[in-house]
Parts: sequence; structure tokens; C-alpha cells
Amino acid sequence: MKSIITTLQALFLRYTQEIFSNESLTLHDIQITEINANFKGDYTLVLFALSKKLKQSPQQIADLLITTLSKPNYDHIFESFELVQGFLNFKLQASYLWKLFNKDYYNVYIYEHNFIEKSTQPKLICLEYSSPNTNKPLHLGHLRNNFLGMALCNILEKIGHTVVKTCIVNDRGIHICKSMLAWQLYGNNETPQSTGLKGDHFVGNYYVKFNEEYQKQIQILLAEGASKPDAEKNAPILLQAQNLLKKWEDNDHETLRIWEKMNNWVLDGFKETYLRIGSKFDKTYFESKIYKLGKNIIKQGLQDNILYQDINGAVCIDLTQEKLDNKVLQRADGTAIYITQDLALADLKYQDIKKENQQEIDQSIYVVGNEQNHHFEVLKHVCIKLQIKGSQNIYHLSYGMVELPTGKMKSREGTVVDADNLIDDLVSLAKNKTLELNKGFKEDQVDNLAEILGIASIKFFLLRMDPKNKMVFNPEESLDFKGFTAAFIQYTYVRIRSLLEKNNFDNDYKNKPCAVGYYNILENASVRNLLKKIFLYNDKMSLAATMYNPAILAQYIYDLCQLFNSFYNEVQIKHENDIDNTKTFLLMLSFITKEIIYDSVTTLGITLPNEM
RNA sequence: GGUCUGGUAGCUCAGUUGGAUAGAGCAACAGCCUUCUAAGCUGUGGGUCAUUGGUUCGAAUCCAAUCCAGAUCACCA
Repeated sequence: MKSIITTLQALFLRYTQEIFSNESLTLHDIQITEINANFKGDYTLVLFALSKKLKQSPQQIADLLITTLSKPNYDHIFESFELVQGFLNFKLQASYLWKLFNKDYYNVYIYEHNFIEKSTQPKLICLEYSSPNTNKPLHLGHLRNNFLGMALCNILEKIGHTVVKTCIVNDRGIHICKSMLAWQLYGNNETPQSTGLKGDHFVGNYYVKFNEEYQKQIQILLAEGASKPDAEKNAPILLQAQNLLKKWEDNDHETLRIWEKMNNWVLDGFKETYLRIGSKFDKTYFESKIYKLGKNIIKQGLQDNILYQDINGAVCIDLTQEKLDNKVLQRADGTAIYITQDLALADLKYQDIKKENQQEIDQSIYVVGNEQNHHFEVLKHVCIKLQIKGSQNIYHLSYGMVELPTGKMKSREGTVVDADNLIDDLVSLAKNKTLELNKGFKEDQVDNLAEILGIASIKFFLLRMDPKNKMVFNPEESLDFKGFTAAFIQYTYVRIRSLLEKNNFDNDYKNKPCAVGYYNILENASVRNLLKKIFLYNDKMSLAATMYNPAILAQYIYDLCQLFNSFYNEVQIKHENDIDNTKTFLLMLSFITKEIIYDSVTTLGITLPNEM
């Protein structure tokens, strides 16, 4: 269903073309905005662009428009006009709003069960997100990544695109060897089972242990008179870890056995968290399985003279024409680095998805933090130069870091906010709050509800902000259940459910014809504002999709809920008269609000309770 | 040093191709529950949109310079 702004734009385009006999006018010249709260009316036609194009003053244009549109042979949809310094404010007829709601929203929804217009150009999109390392548990930054990825996927699908969700698991490399080594040295054959720890936390503890020992050894070397860089490079435990990496790459049986065992512990832990937060993937790739493929691409690149070897034998690419430096793609000793496997993955994803969908990928989105902006710029250029298919359609959706009030999160200094712990904290906060409000739920109901509310609260908190900006997370202040939060929205939702139920909506009103009324109720500002906000849903969804920004949707939902609550407090539906269909209309309005909340909140990946 | 982000209320954030007197939430203060769920609603206070200049009917938004903060510029990931 079309948004009201678009509808009005089209209408005014027709009007102006007719009235000013000017066929060259386009939609671009018709600037319609929601009215500024300080003025009277519903919407505003901003006349400056039109004035320039028509070479007439805003006053002249407005005069002619008003006199013509007020004539009875024109669409009878305007109630009044007011011109204020180039802004033509107008109020719509209540009957028009009523009809619009009934025909374009209510009935369409009842029949089609959908609010959103599909894109006329559906795309096949590959969306990569999450990308965990298997040496430590997920933290708050990963949560932002996961929530963004899921929400974006849902938004794009809502618009009608096909999205293939992929995940690359970074399960090899020196960082993995560090936790492995620490476990070998200090683990005493303990396991997640024997300690009762979640697998990823269990392994993460050894990663921390490694760094502690590493720091100790550096201090010892420094005390013995070594320079700082030497100490950092020669600490025995680091040399051991490097040695372990070499053994891993040489397929040392025992090393691989331990690696696989520890990796599975971590992956089991991730699985649990992903299930809890609702992250799903269509395809999961493992770096350990694909990193070697990159070497073939590099070999081919050398043969084609796109790449070159420097004096030490490292394979490089010249990106000076792209205003970037020369970039190494493979070490002098022939081993792979980060970008080597990214090349392989880009190629692999393209081939796999094309094969499965019998269709070219239109876009490949990577949800990765903005610390890697440079890396992805380089990656895209390298892919293009190496003529990897689909390279032109690579898009890095870069999101800002999550910081604490004290500054950056640093794993080594223990200042990370652990994902699992955070979720537990929020769930338990939600539980306390629920118990405090004492609404008479049974114990398992309380636990269920707390799980829904706790997870929703962190999701909404992370999604309501523009992805590209960094954000500050204050544990004390952020974890609230009032104001601009998920709980507020969930509360509004259950409140509407209850309202509809108490008023017997499903049986007595849902299918009642209600095309005509006396419309007095639309003079109530809270009713009118809610209705106008409903008319914007489609617009906001498609904007969120084109901008890759779930925050637009989050903000919209919040506004909608706030308007509903104002309306709810002002109008007592059960006391309204239904002789003129007013009560039916208000219940339908509430119903559509509820359905939009459900539709949009679900799209963000957030669960709604039925009561709270 | 180069490149890229950002700087809006005490704090956390909106502000959609330049539009009218810059908006929310939190925090503070004052009200509203025998009436459809008060996790709600209503109101008050709080701003040199980092600074300076420019572009024009009009600038938080575009341009330039300066200041501040962050990221990045690895044969790390």
C-alpha cells in the first residue's frame, strides 16, 4: 500500500500540471512534508522549488492552487489551506482520511495480510554477518553485528529480495593456537563438562590465561635487560604458540586432534547463544577449510601478471592507481593471510549461491565493524583486479564500535561486556521487574516472559541507533524498561491486545463494514496523528531497506507506540458511541496499529509477548 | 603525517534528497490509577547544533579552514 506522502505528491503533480499547463513538472518539484507542529493542518506543500520552475511567486502559485482546488469539480479532499511564507499548509477532509484507512489499509490488510509493497526489482543478496573467532566467547560488539545482520535480512526480505545469510567462522590462526597452548600447559585435561562451563567461555578463559602468562614472561625478560620489542617477540610462550601454528599447518595429527576438540567446544557454545538470540545462517564457511583455496586464485593472478612477487617472494598487488598502497596477498613463506581467505570466500560464495539459485548475485553485503573499512576497500579493489565474479557488487556495511563509558572494550584488559552474561543480566532484571509489578503470573510464565523481555531490550537498544555511528553502552543506564525501549513497545502491544479482547473486537467489529461515518472523531488530534503515522509505515520500511538502517524502523515503531498510548489515554473506546461507526473505526485503528507493531517488531528480530 | 568517521540538552541518541520557532528518552521537578494493563499519559525547566568564514529566498544539513575525539594506514585478524 502506498504511503500518503507519495499519494499526495502524485495528486499535486497532476493538479499543478493541469492548473499551470506545464507538462515538464516532475515529482521532484512537488515537495510534500508532514506539517510542522507549530502550524495548523496535516501536510505542507513547500512552494520554493515549484516557484523557481514556474517562474511565479509562491503567493501567486498558492492563490491559483487554492481557488482551483476549492472548486466543486475537483477532488473533494481538502478541507482548508493556509499559506505561510512559501509553505502551503493544508488540512485533509476527514472523510478522505477515513476512506483511505478503510480501503487502502484495513481492507487490504484483512485480505492480503501484508502492509509492505514489494520491490519491482527483487534482488538476490548475499549477506555475511557474525564472523566469530573460535578462541573466545561472543561480546557486545558481536551482538550488535548479529542483530544488525538479522534485522537487515528481514527488512530486505520484507521488501521482496531474496537473502542468503552466510557466516564465516575464523577458526584457524595464531589466536586459536594461543588458547590451545594455554589449555595444553595449564588445562590439566579439564573439559567444559568437568568444569560445568559453557564451551566458548571455557576456551576463552585459556585465551586470557595465555595473555596473562605472556605478560608475565615479558616482564621477566624486561627485568633481565631485554628491550621491549625483543621481549614481546621472544617470550617463550609466544614462540611455543608460533610453533604450534606451524604444526597445525603441517597437519600434525595430535595438534589437529586437540584443535578439533577445542573448536567443537567453542562452536557448541556459539550454537547455544545463536539459538537464544535467534541468529540463523543459510551457509556457514570455515576459514580452516577454505584458506588454501585463496592460494589458487593468487597463483592464477601471478600467471595473468595481475600480481607480482617482491624480492622476498611475497605475492603483492599494485593498488597505486586506486590511490592505495601495494598490498601483500600471500606471505613470502607461501602461507595465507587474512585477505587470502577473503578472496577465496568471495569467489566461493558467488559460485555456491549462483549454483543453488540459478541466478547471479546482485549484491554481496558484509556486516563488519568500521575498524575494517580499509581492509574492505582493499578487498573490493583486489577482487575487481583479479576479475572475481560479483566483485562490483561487494558492499561493506560498516558499523561503529560499541564503547563503554570508560572507553574502548579490550579483551586483554578484561573490559569486554560478555554477550551471554549481559543477556543473563537483562533477563534477570526483567524477571525482578515482572515480580515487582506483581501481575499474578505463574513461575514458568515469569521465566518465559523475562527471557523475551530481556533479549528484546538488548536487541532494541543496539538496533535503535544508526549503525554507522559508534555508540556508548552504559550498563547501569542502558538497562531500563521505560522510555525508548523494547519493553515500551511490547507493553503497548499487549495493551492493544487486551483492549481488543475486552471490547470483543474479533467477534463484534472485525468484519463490520465501516466505510462511512460521521468523522467527528478525526478532529481529535491524538486519533488523527495516530492515523497519519500509520500511513507512513510503508515509507519507513522501504527507507530502512535502501539505507540499510534498521534504526529508521525502530524509531518509527517507537513513534507509533507513543502516539497510540497518547490516544489510549485520551479516548475511552469502550465509552464511544457506535451509531456513527466511531467505535468500530477506533477499534480497527487499534487493530491495525497492533498489526503494524507486530509486523515491524518481528522484522527487527524481536519477539512480542502476549501479555506482560 | 595520510585517509576515513564523528562533534546536536547534564547523559544516551534522532533530525530522510537544504525548509518554518532544532526533537525524543534518561536524569530533575509537578500532576493523572474505584473506569479498556500506570512497564503508561500530561506538563515544566534544560541548546551559541565544536569554532570561523562562504554558497542562497532559506544551513544542524552543502563548501573551505581551524580545534577536538575515534578508527585505520601489517608478510595480525
